[in-house]
Amino acid sequence: MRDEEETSWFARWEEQLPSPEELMPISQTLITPDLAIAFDIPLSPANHNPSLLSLHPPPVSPLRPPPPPSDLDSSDLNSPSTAGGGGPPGADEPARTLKRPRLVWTPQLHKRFVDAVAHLGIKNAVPKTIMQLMSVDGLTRENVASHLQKYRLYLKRMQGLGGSGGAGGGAGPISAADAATDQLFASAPVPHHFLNRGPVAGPGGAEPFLPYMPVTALQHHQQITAAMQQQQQQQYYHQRHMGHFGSPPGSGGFDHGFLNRAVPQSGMHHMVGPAPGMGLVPLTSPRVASFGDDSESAERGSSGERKVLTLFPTGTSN
DNA sequence: ACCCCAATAT
DNA sequence: TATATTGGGG
Repeated sequence: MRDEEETSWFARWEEQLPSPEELMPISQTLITPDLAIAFDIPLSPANHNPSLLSLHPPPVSPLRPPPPPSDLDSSDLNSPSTAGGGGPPGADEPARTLKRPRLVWTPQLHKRFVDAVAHLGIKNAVPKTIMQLMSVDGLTRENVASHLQKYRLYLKRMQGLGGSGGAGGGAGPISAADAATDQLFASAPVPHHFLNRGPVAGPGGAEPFLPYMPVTALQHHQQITAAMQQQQQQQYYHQRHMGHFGSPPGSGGFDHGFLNRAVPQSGMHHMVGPAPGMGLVPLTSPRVASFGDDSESAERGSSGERKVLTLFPTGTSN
């Protein structure tokens, strides 16, 4: 019985995968001409897809991306935290304690996140790995960890419910409370049996695909610089505490052991190499227009310029 | 070192 | 509100 269901979402899932062709241009059009200029990023005109760029970017706002070290303004801000040299082996570049803008999890970015988690399997879906798989330039482990934490809560919440969370896209208004609370999460399909305690230890197989493309090594470096401190490093995992079933005290604690990463699935699938990086662009005022959202921040304070990093909407509302 | 989660801060 | 940061524990 369950198989049918699984096959269902399964098929759907695969269908939704963007083809390499789809992904390719997107990764290139993440940077608008204006931004490219602002950051001195070489951008071939032939490459960008006008349709995706239809929305116009803020006219060269004085965006102050995190760390281009050799950039204007370098007077204030100087708290070399690790002064004195507590620095670990070989790396104590100066003040990179700058605060980067808050990351905005757009549906597209979230989708990527979910895909990564789904593909990894609950087992390996830990912040670092997810981050690596996502290959989003500028994304930090903390970003992912924070999001992951919230995502897990969301999943848990859904378990206790009928879970019609299919984000029916207008069909079934799921609990207003939930919907309102988790717009973002609802915007992407909840992958597999996250909601189900099924290890689904598919013998032999397990998960199919993986959307992000291989090939095409790096094309242009010098992305938006958001990350600088991110490096490629990896490959070693540890067995974490498994079988930790914590049932909430005093409140019908059911043992939904679903996300309890413990699924004894042996072996991992092939990991694809670095995907084409998605770009993060600093956004200063308008929100991503293209999604049903009307929330505003009403930031009329006195000194609240909210600078955020956001993934460019690729237009494909999935 | 990394992970997790709850609480709290912005 | 959404995300970031912190703190306690493994």
